[in-house]
Amino acid sequence: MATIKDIAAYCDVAVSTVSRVMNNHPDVSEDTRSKVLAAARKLHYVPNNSARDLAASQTDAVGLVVRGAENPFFTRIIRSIERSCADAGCTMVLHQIPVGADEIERAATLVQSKRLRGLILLGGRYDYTSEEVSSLRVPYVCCTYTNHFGDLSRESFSSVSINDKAEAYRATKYLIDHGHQRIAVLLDSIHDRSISERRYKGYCEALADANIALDEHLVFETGEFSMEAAYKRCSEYLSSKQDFTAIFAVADSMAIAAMKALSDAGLAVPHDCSIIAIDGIEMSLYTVPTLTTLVQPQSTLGEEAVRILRDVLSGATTSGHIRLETTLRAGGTVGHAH
Amino acid sequence: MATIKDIAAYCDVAVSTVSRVMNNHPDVSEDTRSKVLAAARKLHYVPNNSARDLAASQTDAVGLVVRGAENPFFTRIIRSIERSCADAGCTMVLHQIPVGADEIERAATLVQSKRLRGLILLGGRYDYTSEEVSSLRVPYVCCTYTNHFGDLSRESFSSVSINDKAEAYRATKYLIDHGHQRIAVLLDSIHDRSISERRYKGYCEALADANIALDEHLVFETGEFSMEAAYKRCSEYLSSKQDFTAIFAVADSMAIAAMKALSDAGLAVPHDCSIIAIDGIEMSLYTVPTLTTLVQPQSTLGEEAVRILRDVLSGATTSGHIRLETTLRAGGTVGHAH
DNA sequence: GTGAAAGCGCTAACAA
DNA sequence: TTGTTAGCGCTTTCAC
Repeated sequence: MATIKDIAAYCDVAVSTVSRVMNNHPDVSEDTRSKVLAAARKLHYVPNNSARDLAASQTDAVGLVVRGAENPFFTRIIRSIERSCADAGCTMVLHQIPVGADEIERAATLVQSKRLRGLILLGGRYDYTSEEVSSLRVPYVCCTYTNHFGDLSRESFSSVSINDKAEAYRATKYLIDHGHQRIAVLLDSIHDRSISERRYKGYCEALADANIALDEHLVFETGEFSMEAAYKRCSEYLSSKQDFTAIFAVADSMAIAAMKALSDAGLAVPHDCSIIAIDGIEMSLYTVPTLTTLVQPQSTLGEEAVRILRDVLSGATTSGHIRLETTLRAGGTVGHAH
Repeated sequence: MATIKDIAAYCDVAVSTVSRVMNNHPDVSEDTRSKVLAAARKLHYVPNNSARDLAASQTDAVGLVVRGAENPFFTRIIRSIERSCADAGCTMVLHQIPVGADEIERAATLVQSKRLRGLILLGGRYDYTSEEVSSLRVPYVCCTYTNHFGDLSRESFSSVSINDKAEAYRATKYLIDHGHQRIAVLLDSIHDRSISERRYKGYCEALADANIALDEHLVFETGEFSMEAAYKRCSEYLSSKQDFTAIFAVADSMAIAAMKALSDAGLAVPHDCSIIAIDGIEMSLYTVPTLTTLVQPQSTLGEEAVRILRDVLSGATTSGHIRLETTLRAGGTVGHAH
């Protein structure tokens, strides 16, 4: 395996010169530059990342910490982040952590051991405190969420997200506009200090604005973000009664599980029950009927996260916040109440 | 940032002693060991991977090259590989490549620049030649496939897979046993030198063994491995006629797309058409009716791939091949022909 | 514009 | 059982 030393010897120059050429430093004569480049190609030189990182005391790597990678909504985002990183020439280190783990703690360790330059967090909490994130010591971007319940200053972190409350409001309103009054909401927990809590807020406000009283019995908390839990929760409720005409699910995956529960209970969508969700995962195009949902710009979410992180790392900015919008895709799961 | 030097100074021992402790080397007295460990914790020591890799002149990283990461079947496998790597204390470098790209070429470059110790390949071709893989220069494991159409010797590579032909035979036979004679097959291409070609073979043999003539019109080639293509292909066919009573899809995702196409054409599953597939992705539990499929042990596939790679890297073996079996999950998509 | 040399933090002989 | 020391391959001052 050829090293810069080999090339230096081969070209009869100093290793520092080779290093300069490899890093596109300005002051190298055109002559030596091309000579070195030719030798590098000839000797099949490939830089050793470890050595480079050690000397520069930082890597070219950014970390992607994903909590709850089982969520199908993340697949496309992860793919787009990986692709954007590759295009930008930096290594992406994927680290998946269990739903119960503390992503900040894990991320901090990862940053140190892998000498990461920056982080992208997927599926994190909405309530970071400035104290806890101080352990990170590198720039980070919250992807698909922001610091709604925390105390971070806008300048101290970055985020790419949608307006959870507003979008949930929109979804609920869509059902109300279709004549629904008894609308159930399917979510993880109304006190999760995270996505469910925010979207629940939007649901509540939409009901309030339409003068519909909130009925706690129609708040289906699953306790975790899985299809299995969503299916179970719906089934339990349906086995006793069905006194709602529509469901707003905070995620496509949950909606799909709910549709299955409805079907198993002998109910037809949308005839007996309408359903709407937020996400727009690929699979939601293939449910029968097609799921009506607010589609998040998944690829863009990932691309923007990488873009912001790079801008911050290059010193162009100190932080960045982007709020994207969803697109309503009217499928066949919402009908008029009767 | 604390280094072993800091710890050495703090404990008044040599750096090599600290290094020994950190690497669990045997001959260190219990006294010094605990003293060093305590200091490490106290000073928040985290080893610097770059330095470690450089000194050891190899990294702790293995690469995972995924071709066609959009395939939902891969999600759980990727997750399990990542988890197994983390548990084993090695870094996993994920690299996704487009369906059209050459995974061996990409992998070879990745190995050199990142100094990878080994590779796991997901979604690769079945026809590697010994010449092309020689560029890899590190041990690799083919995950979910093997070298059926290539010329590799068993000792020169590793694999974790199912018996594609046999499982396809089993799926087709299951339909035949339910009285079906006009059975369509949904796949990428019968000449893809890969998964589709192997499974097609199993389909053909099952038909032959049952004395059912192969009807080329019932071979639905999509040309690519996507839900969209599968949906389109089925829809096209159905718009002209429906002269089959069952479909064998080579993948769950394709089957789900086919079910949508059937539904859109006004056909009921399984009444008008039965359907069976191979994979067992989570989503297939939530289709209506539940998809009947041969479930692959996805987590095990990933775990075994990592285990084999580690065995090879540690020198315990030179290669390993594991063939796993699927489990039939009878859902509601297969009925008796009438 | 180029070279010499001092590390980056760690591992692994080799001594003691 | 422990310490000393020489690198691993590269970047980066600082001279020239």
